[in-house]
Order: sequence, then structure tokens, then C-alpha cells
Amino acid sequence: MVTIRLTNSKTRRKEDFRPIDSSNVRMYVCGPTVYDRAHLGNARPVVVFDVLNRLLRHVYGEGHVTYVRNFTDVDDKINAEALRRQKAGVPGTLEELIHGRTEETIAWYHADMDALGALRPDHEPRATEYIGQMVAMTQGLIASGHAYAVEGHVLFRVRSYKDYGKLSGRSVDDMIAGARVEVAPYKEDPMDFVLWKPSSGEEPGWDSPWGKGRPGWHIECSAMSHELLGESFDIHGGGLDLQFPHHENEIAQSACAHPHGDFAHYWLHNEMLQVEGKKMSKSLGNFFTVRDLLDQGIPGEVIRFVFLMTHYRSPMDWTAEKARQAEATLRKWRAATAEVAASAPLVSVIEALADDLNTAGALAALHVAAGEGDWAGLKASAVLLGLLEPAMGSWSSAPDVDLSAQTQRLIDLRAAAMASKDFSAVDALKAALVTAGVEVRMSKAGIELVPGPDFDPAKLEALQ
RNA sequence: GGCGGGUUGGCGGAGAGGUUACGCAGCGGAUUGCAAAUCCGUGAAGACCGGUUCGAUUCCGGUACCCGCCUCCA
Repeated sequence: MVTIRLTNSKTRRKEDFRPIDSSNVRMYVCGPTVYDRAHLGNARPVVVFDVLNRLLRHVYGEGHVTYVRNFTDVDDKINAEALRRQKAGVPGTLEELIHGRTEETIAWYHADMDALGALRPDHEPRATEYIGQMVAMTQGLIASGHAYAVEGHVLFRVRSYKDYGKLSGRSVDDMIAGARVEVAPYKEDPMDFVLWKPSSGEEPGWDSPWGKGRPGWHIECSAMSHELLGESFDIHGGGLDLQFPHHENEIAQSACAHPHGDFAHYWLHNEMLQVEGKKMSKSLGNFFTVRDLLDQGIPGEVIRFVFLMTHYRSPMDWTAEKARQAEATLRKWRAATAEVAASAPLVSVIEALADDLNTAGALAALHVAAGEGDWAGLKASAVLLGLLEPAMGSWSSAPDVDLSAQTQRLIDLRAAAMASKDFSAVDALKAALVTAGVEVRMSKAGIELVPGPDFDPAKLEALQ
């Protein structure tokens, strides 16, 4: 069996991956807060961990992997949007409006991530469906002295967990020195974080031993991963930005609530996304969603390919030039493999992926296979990477147009030109065809006209 | 201020202590009436300064610059 090696944020080293139970490899990835369309940065962890999910299934077997990715549907941004709708006169209770907003966003998310070729996880739990577990976990943490209730809040006592800060490499004292934490008079320690907070009438809330309220952000992942994957599981993933404080707090809560488990064995963090060399942000005006790109006609498969060009632990720069290259490569490969039956994935590709998800190396191996004409191997390997899937390829198929009249005309003109040595008429027609996005292939054997990516039927019409 | 990461040829982007990454672009050739497409070939790198070593772009230290998180935009 192939040994997968992964860089574990917990140890800061590349380690051999040894699952707790190879008949049920368990992975939890932090999913989106569902208040709006997923932006391009949201899509990176989705693709990264989709590749890992596919690799694990390839190595351990389709039925031997459990992949969980949550939806955070309790959040102040969602509340704000629901409240805005209510004030705008949309009928329904606040809870109903919140639910409507999250359902709508989840449907968008599914559609957009499906377009990127990401397989749906085995479980996609929603925070609102696990409030009971969160309350129970919070109660347990209070009982064991790791949390305290005060003024309707429940706070986690950071000093009660000796390894707090280990994942992100900081000590509690370091963090306080940096001191950009919310100062609240009821906190025992400035670093203590919220497990439960009170809700006003304009916020969604659930009954609890501490009054009507809602959970803090971090507790949901601890509760849901425990419920679905157990006290100890194999892999926990997410964006690097989540390492602190989100994952640090998850570890503290879970370790203290379940002292006999050891939570996640391997922590994986993908680096951030940039756009044309800069951080994507609304203020820089380079902020866009996955749907924006799809609507511009950039296929999801092309977006996926661009993501795979960069190793997941390096910052990835989204550029138009990369999209252009990715599209050209995919067109070539799709054309070459259209009629080919996939064989088995290439060893070179599996080895690259097994080496800490080296997707760039895997793509290079695909290029090598293309150079050798091993299209069957290329196809099988590409499918493992979530590329060249038949269902994703409609964008690359040539427009169904009849160019036989133009072809014949060009043949006639060329035949005449061969005799007269005056090629001006041939060149004129050829130039017009090229302008219309038609590729002109002339050889001794004949002439072939192929509609290309920029094919424009209107310009062709003008030639008639 | 604290913590972490990065700096590879024109561009993108990997691995490996010594032997070709790979792709795009470029250049040369084949092919073509000329092109396109295709095929063949090819030049080009490792921020800077030290150290370890027979040998470092690859290991160690320092400098410069860039980036991320600590501010619920992943």
C-alpha cells in the first residue's frame, strides 16, 4: 500500500500518515459560514481537501473514508442579513428568515463547488442541528472546571489547558503581550474565549442553562466532529487563517471535554489565496466569487486546474494568465483523451500526491505522460485529480457547426491559386475565418476547419 | 510588538546534497504556397553574506525584502 506523507501542523513536520483505523479513515474540514456566495479564497481548501479525500479513497478504498465538512449557520453576519430582510418587509420570523438565507447560501455553495469538481463530503452537518451537543459539551467543561458561566456568557478558561497555544506556536503570555483581544470585564483572563453568549430579541437563540443564547464560534466544530467522528480521528483541515484562534480553541475544548481522546492526529492547513499578486479584498477591488468567474465563462475545471498548479502550503496567486494556460492544456488533453478508455492512474502521479499532496508535481507527471502519448494513463490519473471528468467537459467540446461549405470554397480557391500562383483570395478567406475564431489547417492531404475557443458564428455568417 | 511562512531561469512552478523537473513564452528545424496546428531540438535559475562538505540552489547561521495570522473578509 502507498504510504501517504502529510505535513502535520501539530509537529511542523512531514510525517507518514498512519490512520487509527484503516477501514474507516476519518477527516474533518472546517466549512463555510453560509451568509453569502463563496469567494475564490473559500474554494481553495475545498479543492485541496477534495484531492486528499480522493487520494484517501484511492488508497484505502471507496467505502473506508469518512469525510465531514460543516456548514456554520449560526453567525452574526447571517443574523444581520436576516434582520435587514425583516426590516425591508420580508414576511416571516427572524428564525425563518435566517433559515431561508442559510438554505439559499448552501444551495449556491453546492452548485459552485460542484462546478469545481469537488465531491460532496459524506456528512455536511449544520451547526444549528447540533446545539444540544454544544450545550452538553459546554456543561461538561463547566463541571470539570475548564469553563465558567458569568453574566449569561460561558467562557473557556484558557489557563486550565496547559497545551494551549501549541498548535500555533504561541504561549498565552505571548498572546497577551500582543494584546488584541476583546477586553471584557467578566473575563478571568483576557484570552478566555466564548463558548456561549446571550442573545437579544433580534438575535437567534436557544434555551440553555445560562438563559436564551447561542454558541460561540469554535464549539460547533468540537461538538460536530465528536458526534460524527469520535473522540479521536485522523485528519483535521482548514485554511491557515483558522489555525489561530479557531483550531487552537477547538483543540482546547475537545481535549478538555474528552480527556481520553486525542482529537485530531494530523492537522493540515492550506495557505491563502492572492489575486494578481495581492491579497483579495473588497477594499482593493479585486474581490470576486467563484460564481463571478463561472459567469465570465471560466469553466470550473479550469479554476480547479489553476488551484492544483500550486502546492497547497504555498500562497496561490490567481492570475488571468494562469487561467489561460490551464484552459489551453485542458483543451489539448481533453481532445486527445476523448476517445480513450482510462487505464490505471500513473504511479508517478500517485507518488506525487502521496508526497504531501504535491499536485503541481502530479500535473508535471501528467505532462510527461502526454509527451509519451500515454493518454490512457493520463486520463485515469487526471480523473483521480478530479480533472477530465466527462461531466465537467462540456465547455471544451467544439461548437456543432457545419463548415463544409467554407471548407469546399477554400479547397476550390486554393486549387485555383496553385495554378495561378496568386494566393490573395485564399489568404483573404483564411484571414476572415481566423477572425471568426476558426482554426484553419491546410496540408497536402486537404483542408480542415475547426471551430476554436473564440469561435464567433456571427462573424462566420458575414462571410456568406 | 508576538508567532509563522516565503525569496528558483522571461513568466508560472516542483523535487533532490552531486546526474534533464515540468508547463507557458522565446529561439532553431521539419512540415506548409504562406501560415496555423503538430513533431523534433535548444539556450536560460536558485535574493545577499558567511559556515558545514570533496561538492549546496538543496543542510546550518545571519542580512535584506515580501507575505500571512494575532482584527469572526478562508
